[in-house]
Amino acid sequence: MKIITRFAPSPTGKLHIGSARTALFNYLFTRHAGGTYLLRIEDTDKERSTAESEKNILDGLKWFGIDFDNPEKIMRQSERTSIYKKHIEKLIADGHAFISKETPVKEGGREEVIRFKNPNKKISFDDMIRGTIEFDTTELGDFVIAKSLEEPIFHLTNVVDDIEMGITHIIRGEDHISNTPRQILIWEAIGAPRAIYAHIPLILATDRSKLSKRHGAVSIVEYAEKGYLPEALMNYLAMLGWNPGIDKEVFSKEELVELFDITKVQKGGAIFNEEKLKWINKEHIKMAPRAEIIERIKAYFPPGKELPKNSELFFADLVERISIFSDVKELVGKGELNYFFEAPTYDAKSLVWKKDTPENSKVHLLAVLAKLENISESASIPETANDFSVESVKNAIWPYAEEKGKGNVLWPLRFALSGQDKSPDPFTLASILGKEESLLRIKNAISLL
RNA sequence: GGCCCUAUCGUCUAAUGGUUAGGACAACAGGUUUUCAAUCUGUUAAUCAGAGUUCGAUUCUCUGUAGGGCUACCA
Repeated sequence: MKIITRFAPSPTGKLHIGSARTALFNYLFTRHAGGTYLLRIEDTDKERSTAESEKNILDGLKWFGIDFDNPEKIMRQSERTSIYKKHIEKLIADGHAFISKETPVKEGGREEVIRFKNPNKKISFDDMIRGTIEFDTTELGDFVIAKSLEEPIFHLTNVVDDIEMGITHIIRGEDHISNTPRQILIWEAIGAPRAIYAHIPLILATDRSKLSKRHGAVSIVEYAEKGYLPEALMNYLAMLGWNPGIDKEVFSKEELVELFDITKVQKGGAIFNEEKLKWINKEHIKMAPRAEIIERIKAYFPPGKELPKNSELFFADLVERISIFSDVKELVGKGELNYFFEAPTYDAKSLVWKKDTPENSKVHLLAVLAKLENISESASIPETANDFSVESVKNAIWPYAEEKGKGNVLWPLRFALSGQDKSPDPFTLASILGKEESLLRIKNAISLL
């Protein structure tokens, strides 16, 4: 049997992280099985649907890395009114629905609506994740399926389209479980073979309530803006409620498609944990091509920053310090890495290592200065533009540092170069800054002592 | 309130009618040539409760408890 699935968002807001995961599970299930994946926009509610939301959802899906098999002909329910009308008329003719006289309870309520004639029976269906679920539909009453012939509502349009599109598997959020029996009733009244359902658990906030705006970032674009890699977010969202049963946790999109199994999806809701997302993002940063990562880092640089001399080494160090790309902004802006862009200022006291004296520190810096001056810019490795490499700087200083006490020598040097309590090691620092700038900073430090 | 769904370390989860209940994130401790970062190693930490079935239940059944969803002329 050819598998056909769909993702059917309603354009009433930005692409929510939970919707994105529903889209993802559908995607993984369908691509794994070699089926057809369709996109449908459920915009029957004219009051709440906006073109802006639809664009946000489409852009979000694209960024996320989910593609559909009907990109040129996305189905929009607002364009299918006549089709729904035909079905409603047929349901009425067959005695499955009727025009009902109403007493409006709220403002704007209708004098008459179209209700489904409930057969009041027991419905059961086999959910791919939860097993058999049973309902008695009696309590549903004769529910409304359309406000008028031209204004169908969700339950009707959803079922009609799923039937017309030949949907074989419906994968959606757990919040739709209660909607399922009444949709099955409509499905049976129209007289089509029923689809197979899978209701995936919800994503929860830290307090176990449904994740919503008041809990912070909930839309996909916010994660894009924060500088998450789409494949990392996909990896995390896939693992939230599902896992392949092996210890590995970091996967590419292709691996997820290969391994995905809807029947192994968790039944209970899962709390969204951004710490773990960050960790996964870092893992994906490690796997990605370095040049690509550097391009993304540069995009988060404040304008007008002049890179230090050995920028390659600088980026290598920076990559290790970030989990998400917006971290760059904090580190580079006016943050703790600012000394790479302008000479630091500091007082003499900070230059001295714990129990050492200013006098000694001055002696050490003088000695280090002499040794670094001796490193020829055109020494050893000819193909390296900057011979002031981590290795040569380290080799020049190391014996002296061992002799005089590592802290005594290395702390003043590191502080002279960075002006910070925390920084990369002094060899790396010197190499990144280059010979000229390094010597300048050391001389300045000496003058303070 | 009614109906429905769910329940393993703080979090995401693995496992089986019989295991020292495993892994990851986080936390903590230590190593890693001064500090930070990164990295490595280790430690702490869980089967919601009570009955029942069984030689044996985290696993199966029931009850309770807790959480979530639905209960629209929204989707």
